[in-house]
Amino acid sequence: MRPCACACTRWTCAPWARTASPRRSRAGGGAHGARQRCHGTPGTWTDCTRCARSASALRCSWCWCRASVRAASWRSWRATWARWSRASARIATLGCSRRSSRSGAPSSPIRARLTRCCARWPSGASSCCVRRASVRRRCCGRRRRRSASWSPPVAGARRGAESRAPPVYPVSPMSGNEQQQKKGGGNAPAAKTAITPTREENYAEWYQQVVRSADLAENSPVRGCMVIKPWGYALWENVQRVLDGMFKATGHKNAYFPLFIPLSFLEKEAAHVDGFAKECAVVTHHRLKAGPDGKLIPDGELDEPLIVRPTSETIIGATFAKWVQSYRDLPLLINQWANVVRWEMRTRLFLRTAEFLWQEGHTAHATEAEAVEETMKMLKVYADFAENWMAMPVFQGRKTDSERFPGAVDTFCIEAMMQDRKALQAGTSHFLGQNFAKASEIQFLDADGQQKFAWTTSWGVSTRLIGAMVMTHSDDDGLMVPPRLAPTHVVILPVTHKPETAQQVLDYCQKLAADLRAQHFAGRAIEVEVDARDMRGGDKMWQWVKKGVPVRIEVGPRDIEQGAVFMARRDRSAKDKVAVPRDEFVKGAAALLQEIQDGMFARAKAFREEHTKRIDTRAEFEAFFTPKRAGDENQPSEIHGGFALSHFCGDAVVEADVKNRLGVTVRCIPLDGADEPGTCVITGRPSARRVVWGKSY
RNA sequence: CGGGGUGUAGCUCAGCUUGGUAGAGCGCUUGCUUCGGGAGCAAGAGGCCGCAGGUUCGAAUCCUGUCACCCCGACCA
Repeated sequence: MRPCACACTRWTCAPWARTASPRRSRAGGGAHGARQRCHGTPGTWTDCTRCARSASALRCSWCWCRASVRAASWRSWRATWARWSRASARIATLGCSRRSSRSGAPSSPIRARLTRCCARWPSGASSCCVRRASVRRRCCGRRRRRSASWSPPVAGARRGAESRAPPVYPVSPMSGNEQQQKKGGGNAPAAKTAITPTREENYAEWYQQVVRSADLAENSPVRGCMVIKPWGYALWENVQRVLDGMFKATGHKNAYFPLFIPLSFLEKEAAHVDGFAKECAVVTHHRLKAGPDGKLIPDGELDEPLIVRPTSETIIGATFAKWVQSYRDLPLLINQWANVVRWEMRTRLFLRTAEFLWQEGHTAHATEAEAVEETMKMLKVYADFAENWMAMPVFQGRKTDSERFPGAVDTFCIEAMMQDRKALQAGTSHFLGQNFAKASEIQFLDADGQQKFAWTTSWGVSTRLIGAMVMTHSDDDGLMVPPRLAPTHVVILPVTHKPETAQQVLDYCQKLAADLRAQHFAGRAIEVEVDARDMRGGDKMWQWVKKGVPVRIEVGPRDIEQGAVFMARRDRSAKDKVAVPRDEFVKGAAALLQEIQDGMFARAKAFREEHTKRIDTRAEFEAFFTPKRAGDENQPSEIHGGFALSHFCGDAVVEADVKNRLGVTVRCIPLDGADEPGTCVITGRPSARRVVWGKSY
């Protein structure tokens, strides 16, 4: 027995009673807002709910609270608690509701609630049911609380009331990475994958995990910006190297323009303003000073604010205006490698970040035809790069009015299909007409003595390509890098756990690496890394699997004796290893890499073909994009059909309507599509050719 | 901008409803065993519990304020 913890030494009410906290007033039957005197006698101990129940059953009568009312309340609370405990025990066996619902097990009332809740974001149980049951609990809280049958009596009265309520969802044996991965104990996982969840289970989360496991990038302290890690940046460097060569080969020169653009420049082109004004970072000050509390505050306001470039048409236009005097100065073919900032609300590594790296080409031409030709030429360069280097099949096409670049006359793009069958725009090429030339006054004196406005183009690809690569090729064991862009083609893993042979194995590996480096693939020496880190072999191997290195070689004493290497290809199962004679492997390495490259392209293309369908009726079109989940007609499935090749009348209103209802847009009007008269799949109006419809990133 | 949440060890999170010694798993360090494969055992290091006030003998826990972040919607490809 020990002293009561209540405010026994005081005569007045406790402050919290006066504040009429909703929780208190509700729990106590509404009586606690009122001031009451304490009627107890000091030193006597009777029921009081303010005491520490866990420590003692004693209740203090010295408190002002009405013991009888609160005791009754406590009893009902105990009953509720018991119900929750039972519910909790049942939930423990369910695991993630998504799995539960898919498994087709008979539904309980609890499961029904969970399922309904999570299905609130159809595509996004992704954001809902990630990783842990406890995370799910949070998101499900709102809906769960509304289902009256098991609401806590004090629901909503406190911060996080639902998450602290007794039915704590234990971590499901299915939902935790570790549980499933480690030593598959009693619950025998179906197939162990290096990445959890798998693509099928949760595509969005799978993507994040692949990027993380491959050590490509991570989130930074700055919201919406990413840190690109060495492995990810090496990929980007390869993209840069190859593309830069292609640009140079088509006559372009690199230059660099300022990060900051005067606000007035952006205002020059009306459509451009509409497109970018809402996502610009603005610089208004140029120095800092110490504030009164010692913290730094901005000082020295700029006369004219500067924006951080979301794209450089305006400032490059202003520069071109100075550079271009005569038709002899044209064409002007410039490219810049740079970073840009678009203040995005929601971001995903590589796919959409506030700051990203890219390349933007800007050209000025004397005639319209020449500028159009340039636009198409660069589109072809992008398509070539995507297909032959990234092994990513793309549709080349023209954008509809609603998807056109702000300020452009015509926008062309390459569109690729990701493994969730959504479209990703991987590169764009714009014919800008004379819009920006007029805005920036890029004029020249033509051969006929007339002062004319130039015709301009712009085109770009960004670090988004890395995201495209990830989502095109990776599997449930992590990233798979196309060999022609791989920072490392071959990784050699020496088996050195026996000290007596370790040095011999290492020497052998170094010699093997040197021989491989003498071979060439895709215009450079084969890149080899000997990973001699002091780690366990399994961990080490899986790291490289997750990084997507095309070929892994294991070399141990036994291989040395036999003059062989033990080889595994990333495009096959991680366990699928074969012994190959050493010299044969070295000689055939380049061919092997090309074979892997070709195989990846073929696989990606087959996937796209499989999920691209010619559709001619409206009913089929809508069904294609809203497949029903088996067993529940009301729940849209997560994965839709893919790309639909259908006729479209070209009406922007119709397109907007389809976007609102189905989330589907015209990805592009393919260039290589043959003219084929038909009727619009939505309106039935005549149409000249088929377009590519799809859901997009 | 509207709505809903969360801040606890490097990471993922328990603990809070009912105030009383700061917890787990993974990761990290060391040792032994194991190892042609994502190891086992043992020991160890690591925490202004977001910040500031308040209540209390005592606050990670209750109250008030504040900051940051996340999710949904809106916006955007």
